[in-house]
Amino acid sequence: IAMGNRLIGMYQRCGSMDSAHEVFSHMLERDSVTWTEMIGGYANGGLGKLALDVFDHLQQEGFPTDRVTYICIFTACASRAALAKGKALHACIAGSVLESDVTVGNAILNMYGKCGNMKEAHRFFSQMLVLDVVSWSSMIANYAQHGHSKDALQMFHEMRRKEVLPDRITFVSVLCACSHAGRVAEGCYWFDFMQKDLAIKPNLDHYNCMVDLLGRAGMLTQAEDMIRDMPFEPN
RNA sequence: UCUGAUGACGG
Repeated sequence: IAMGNRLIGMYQRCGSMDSAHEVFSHMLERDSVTWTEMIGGYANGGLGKLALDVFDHLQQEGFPTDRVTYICIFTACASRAALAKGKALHACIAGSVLESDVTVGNAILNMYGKCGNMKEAHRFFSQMLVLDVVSWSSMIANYAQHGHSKDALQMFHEMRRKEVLPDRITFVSVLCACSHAGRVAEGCYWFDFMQKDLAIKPNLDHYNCMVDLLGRAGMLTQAEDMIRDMPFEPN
């Protein structure tokens, strides 16, 4: 089983979904990892519909699932903005120990956010018992993505109050939110802060956010300087 | 002693 599972993963990473499926179909024994490999491979390969179909089959036949299976199907729902399906699947595990796992919770949170239901995302977020940097970053990113820059920044300030350490991915969303909200000084402050106080080296994405922040605010000279001074080949 | 997993920007 371990060999088959590994082969499936290898073919999927190479983009050979057919070969992965061929290995799967020839396996005499399968475990929850085998099924999750198939679902995860489809979900991450932009084939969310297939991922959900395989999961339906899994459930109908009573085949084994685990924590990772659920993360994968919520990811599939998120990528397809399949809110009704996501809600139904969430209802299946509501109140269970699975739902209270932070990685599953983060996948559910992200599903509601990506489906555009920030009210439900926030409701779920508020009752999560464990929140990590991914939970906060997901909320910030989804608020920013849906044009609620102020909510995104408010979320970030709450994260700071709760003393959860933001990482480089959190800052991409924070800088983006500052850009869309026209908060140039605040964006510059956090760009500086992440380097000096958290020793996070800005990557190309951070610099691009700063160029966007300055350019959007009409500060074209400073935006150009930012492009010239960044330690990366501008893309 | 192995396999699958959750957060990201601009155009």
